[in-house]
Amino acid sequence: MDWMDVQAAQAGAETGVSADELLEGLNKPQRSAVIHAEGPLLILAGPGSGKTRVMTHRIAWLVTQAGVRPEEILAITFTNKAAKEMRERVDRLLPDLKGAWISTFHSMCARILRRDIEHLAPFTRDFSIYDTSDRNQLIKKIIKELGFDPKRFRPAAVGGWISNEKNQAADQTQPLVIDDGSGMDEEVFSKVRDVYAQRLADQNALDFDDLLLKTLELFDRHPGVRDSYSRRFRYVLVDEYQDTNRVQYLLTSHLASGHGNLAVCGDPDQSIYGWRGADIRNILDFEEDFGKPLVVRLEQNYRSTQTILGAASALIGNNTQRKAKDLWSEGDKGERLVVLECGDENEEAREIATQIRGIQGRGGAFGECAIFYRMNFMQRALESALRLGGVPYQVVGGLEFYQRREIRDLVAYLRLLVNPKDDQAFLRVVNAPLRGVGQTTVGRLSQWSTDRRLTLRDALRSEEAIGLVRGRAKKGLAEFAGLLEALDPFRDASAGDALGAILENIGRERWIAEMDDGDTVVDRDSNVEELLAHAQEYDRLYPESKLPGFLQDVALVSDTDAYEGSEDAVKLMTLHAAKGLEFPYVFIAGCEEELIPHGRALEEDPVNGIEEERRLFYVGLTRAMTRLFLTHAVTRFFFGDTRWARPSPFLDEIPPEFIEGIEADDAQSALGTYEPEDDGAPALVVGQRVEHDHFGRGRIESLSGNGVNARADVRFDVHGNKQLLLSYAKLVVV
DNA sequence: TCCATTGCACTTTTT
DNA sequence: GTGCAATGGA
Repeated sequence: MDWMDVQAAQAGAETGVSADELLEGLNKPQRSAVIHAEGPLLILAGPGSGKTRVMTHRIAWLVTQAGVRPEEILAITFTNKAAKEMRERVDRLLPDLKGAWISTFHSMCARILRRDIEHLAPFTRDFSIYDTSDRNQLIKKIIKELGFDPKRFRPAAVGGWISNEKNQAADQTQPLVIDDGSGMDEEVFSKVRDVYAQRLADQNALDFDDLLLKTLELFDRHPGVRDSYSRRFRYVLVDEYQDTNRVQYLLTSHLASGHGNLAVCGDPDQSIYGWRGADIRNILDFEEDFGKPLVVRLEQNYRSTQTILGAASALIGNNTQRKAKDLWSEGDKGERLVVLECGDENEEAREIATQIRGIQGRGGAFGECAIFYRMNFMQRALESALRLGGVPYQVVGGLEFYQRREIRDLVAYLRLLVNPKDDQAFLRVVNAPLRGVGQTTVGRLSQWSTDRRLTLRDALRSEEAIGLVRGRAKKGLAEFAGLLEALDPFRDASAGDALGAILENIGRERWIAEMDDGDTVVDRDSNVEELLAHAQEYDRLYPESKLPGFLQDVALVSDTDAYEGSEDAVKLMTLHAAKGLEFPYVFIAGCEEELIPHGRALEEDPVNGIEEERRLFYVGLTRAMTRLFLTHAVTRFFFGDTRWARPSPFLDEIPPEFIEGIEADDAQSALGTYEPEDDGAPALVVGQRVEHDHFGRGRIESLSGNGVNARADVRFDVHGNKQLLLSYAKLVVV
């Protein structure tokens, strides 16, 4: 739920866990890692080798057997999901543990900066965290201000460049190489970068990269501060160490300086974040960097069948840049992998739905199945097929809750309340709800404030600036200023109270009503309720942290946290999001050239690209416990048109003895209870009764179009006739 | 003159 | 579904 301490409400630290209990069921190398006392420790852990178990047991061991106080422990993970998982599992071992930090790099840094950033003027503890879209918007504005064309210099591209460059700047071992073809681009980019940095400082805001970089700067420039953390955290653990980048490596070194009690674990074969600056050398060079660590190899796999393991090992064996490793398992041989060839993405999706229903029919649960894909857009076709097939599903990660407009608006109000200099938040809500304040007005205020190196909030307070605006817009600004004033007392309130005040003051109903123009079917109201509930829950858990803490939580938790493993629904996620998870039945959709390996990845880095993609595929394969289904389509609609797709070369790297090929049609007759038509149209027929989330029940009058263009004309009982695009509309057969 | 609404192109992977 | 630029309406 959140980045804070492992915290059980109960007081006291009576722990009844014995040494035997902590070691029970662990194999020899696992034990040696758990009980390792002082000095560096490197755990090389293959997939399914009980890595998290070792980490959590080690934490419990330190506390109960080695006399370490919980607050001396810092465990760093890479994703929120992993942090949450680790926290829950530690909590299960030691329900009364309190004071240890278990968080992601980003949360940890945010938390440190929340305390100590004032050493780095002009930043204050009320700083805002800008996410990628805040960043890109600001960059776009700067590009325009500098007189460049945002079409030629795409803000997202410039932002990516700046991010890369920031992360590399910390890397003394590597010369800065930024190759964009023409030297001119670089000049533009670095100009934008400098203004961007200036603007962030003016707005008291940090982007994701800055969270890490500023912390590093803090440690570099203020050794006293660094030492206070390093003294406090006498035992540092880092999970997924193969995914750390240079900055994270340096942060880790700082934290471990002085005591050297650094335990890292990871698997070079699962390094999939190279594009984000992750440097595999960090784990490969650990032995040199931290001097004579205990090296533990976890090679026994407890997760997958022999067949799945064999297929995955054969695949990854094709990578040249790796340390060879012998994974073995005492598990069953298991069934062979199924490779399914389908006509197009819709057939593929239906096929998967059919298979899942087959699994369910034979006693499996929906919650035991997962579908992975390389790119987010592939989610659509899968979702609609599952919906049509009556298969419950849940999307993990992706652009979910916190990206919704209503949520972003509310969060922006909160941000503005805490940090009045937050121009991005100001821009977001100055005209939400509509107050007649448009581009021109905002443009003028913006110009006025940047000319003076002030913020939009300053402009709003300045008579001179307001004087530039007339009529309705002026009235709107006055209204907005009044609103902000009315909210000001809630600055130090709890998150729930502040949100309540905002909702009341902006006129919740009207605000929500004007967001949609009738036909969009989004339940914004319940999203708002959910955010409120989340805030109240936060207040209950952390009564002392108030708004800044809540905002930090929201900024960093953003998506995958919605994941609830317990629900009986098929899980959909990208291959990246799948890391660290396991499922009895795994489907990987779109096993095609250009997709996996992704064409762009190969372009960017012909040498390492293919190997990283192979690792990504390897991560996907090794999530499966009992069955693995790999699907590919002959044609696929993406980037604007339908294209021919060839099977992924990775499929050929899996030895044939592990594979059972099935043509989609055979599979249907063998397992299917659900009969799709073969022209790509969904399994709907004229005259059928259907149900729609918003319009209720109705009858299909006619069907037209194919694939993503398939439409249905439905006569609804209450709402009358509607033309619905099937790839968007949520139609369920009644 | 300014603002709101409609048609258009776009989509690697994430904190 | 999103964010963007070009077009009418007050």
